[in-house]
Amino acid sequence: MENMNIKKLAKELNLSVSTVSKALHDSYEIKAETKEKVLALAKQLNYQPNPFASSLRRNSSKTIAVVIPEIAHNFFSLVINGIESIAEELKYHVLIYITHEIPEKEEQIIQHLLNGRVDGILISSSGTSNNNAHYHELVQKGIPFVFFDRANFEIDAPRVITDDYQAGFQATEHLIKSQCKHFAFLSLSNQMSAINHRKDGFLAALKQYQIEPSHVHIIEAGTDETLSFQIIRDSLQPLPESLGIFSSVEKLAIQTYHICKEINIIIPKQLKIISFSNLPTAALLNPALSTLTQPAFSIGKEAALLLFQSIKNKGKIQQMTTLPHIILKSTLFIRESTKF
Amino acid sequence: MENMNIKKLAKELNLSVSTVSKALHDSYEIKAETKEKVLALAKQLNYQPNPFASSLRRNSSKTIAVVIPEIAHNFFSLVINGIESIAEELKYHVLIYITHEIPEKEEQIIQHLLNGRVDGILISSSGTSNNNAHYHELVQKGIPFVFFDRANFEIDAPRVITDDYQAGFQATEHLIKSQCKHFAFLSLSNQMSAINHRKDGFLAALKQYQIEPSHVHIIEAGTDETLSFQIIRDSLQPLPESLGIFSSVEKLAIQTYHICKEINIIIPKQLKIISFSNLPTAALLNPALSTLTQPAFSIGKEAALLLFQSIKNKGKIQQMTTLPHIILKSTLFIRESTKF
DNA sequence: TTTAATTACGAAATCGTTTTCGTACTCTTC
DNA sequence: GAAGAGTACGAAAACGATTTCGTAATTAAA
Repeated sequence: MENMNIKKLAKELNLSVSTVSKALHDSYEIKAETKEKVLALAKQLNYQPNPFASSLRRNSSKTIAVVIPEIAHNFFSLVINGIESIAEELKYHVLIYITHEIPEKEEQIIQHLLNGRVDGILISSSGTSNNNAHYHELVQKGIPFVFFDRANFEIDAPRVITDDYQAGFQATEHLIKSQCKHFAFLSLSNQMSAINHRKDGFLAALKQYQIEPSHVHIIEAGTDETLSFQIIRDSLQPLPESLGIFSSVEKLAIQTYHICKEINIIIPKQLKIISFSNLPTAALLNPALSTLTQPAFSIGKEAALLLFQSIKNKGKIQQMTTLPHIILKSTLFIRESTKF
Repeated sequence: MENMNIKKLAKELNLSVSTVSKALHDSYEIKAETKEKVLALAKQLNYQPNPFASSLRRNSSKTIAVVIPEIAHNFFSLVINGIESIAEELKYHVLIYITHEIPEKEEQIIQHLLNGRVDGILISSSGTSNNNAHYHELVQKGIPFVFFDRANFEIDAPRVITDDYQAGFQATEHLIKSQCKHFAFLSLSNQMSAINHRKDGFLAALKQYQIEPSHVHIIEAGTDETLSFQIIRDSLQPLPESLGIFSSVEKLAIQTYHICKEINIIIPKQLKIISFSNLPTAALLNPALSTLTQPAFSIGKEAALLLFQSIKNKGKIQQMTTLPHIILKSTLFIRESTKF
């Protein structure tokens, strides 16, 4: 009696496997009385359908994949929470894949998912824009996918992003009004859509306020922890006068805090900083960190909703009832780290 | 030409499906020349085996499940990182399930996983000890599982935990030596193994130093955010003299910080606090938070290794080469929040 | 009363692999 | 040159569910 299956159920009930299967799926072909009997025995014997047999036959897995650069990151774990809230409701399973910010890793993962293991994919791209082959293969195979936060705009797929340009502009304007003279943009790389939009907003604000270009610094710290520490540290020595830093991601802001503590730079007196962040402790830092906070949970939710819609339509975007591009707003929290 | 499969490959090569299958698995039955041909065409036509057919036949899914109370939590996301590092290496897939600290939810998830969807499960229990039925069913069905951090000691399954008792003792001793007079233990509930061990360490230290029982407070804040805020706030008004708080989880310490800020309690002057935490910003808080930090990544790694060993042995614990119970050490970081 | 439609079920094909047996054929070995 | 061993492959039966297509039996319609 290792495992219950339809065949054994059928034998026990003196019915055929097809009848039992239909009864379990509440088919109109089966009369109520029979259905009840089947359901009762199924429950009694604790029958659970084999998911692989079912997936094989139906060609659907009730599973989605989430591909993210990293997971130990408030933003992404909140997004996953949002995704899970929808997936759970729809009784879908969620596979997690982490790229560790390595584009090749992402390609490899996507390649692997081409085999039909999942019904759809949610991606926050780690990819450089010069290789879209794996996305095209997804399109070609008809596997629905949705970008969130970091999208690839060359690919015609639904996406859920935030108003990065405007937020970047707003944050920079805030730094300008806080009397900063030099301005630095802290970035991971110049290959990520969200970050680049933030940078564009940053540059646009500086241009509008006619900040001298020599006072504008772009610091690409990269994704390697020790290396980025070094790069940030170097860029703060010597410290430009009235420096205002706009960090495009939380991690780099935290590193900056650590460095400032280490080399005795006083925030916000000698250096002001604002960062994109979902830190629950932003207000508790010394000093409290001004942030642009993305609605991470909602991003996950909306992205999942888009994906499930796309799955229902077999990936035909044009049939979707919602617009496939959703832009959510980030919120500016002004705290002490940018105090004048 | 929707999807490539073995049958089409076989036809193309004028071979039988069995030969192709064997060639793809590098069987000794097939001569090198044929293997090469098969491999070449498979690569050329981008053949990828259908995972469900394979899982159905082999009765193994190359997938594990991780069941955790919450994900937007530094500890758990670091653990997942550790798990992923091993799973990725072994080419296993990782399903994530979140219980939101609801025991019934955990039971429901485990029940669902009884159908063979996964080869093994990593669990950080949200369960109250009064219902172990679902764990027993796992045992009975022979599905390997490993507890991490929050284990159920009544179940004979491998586990990876930390030295919670000793750490609790150590933290409390530190509070005592920082001249606290009153002592509070901040807990989620009295149903979680790890937290209870911390409490036991806490109580043991107070007993050893002969602290008067009336100066010892146990605060069960629960898992509901707004409620726990209220409970903690109430317990700080009026503020006991020289209160030292030992928070068993990060979240409650952060809440305490927020409350102290709100009602103007100065840490560490009026209140000292130390907490279990994996906050990357612990040292940057105002004031810097003293912490007991668990080796979260290692916990994930070790738990995954145990699980995969157990999977290899078809769940027969007794055949495992490693001891099935691993206890890792937490690290004490003394910072300003407990300064005398 | 005959025909048509409906109801309730079963046989068998199918999804794509894996695996167990067979079995031709070649190669030793005495 | 006969027996045995090894080599290289194919046919077919699994795995467990779903689904298509029949078809007896009953009911309804003409």
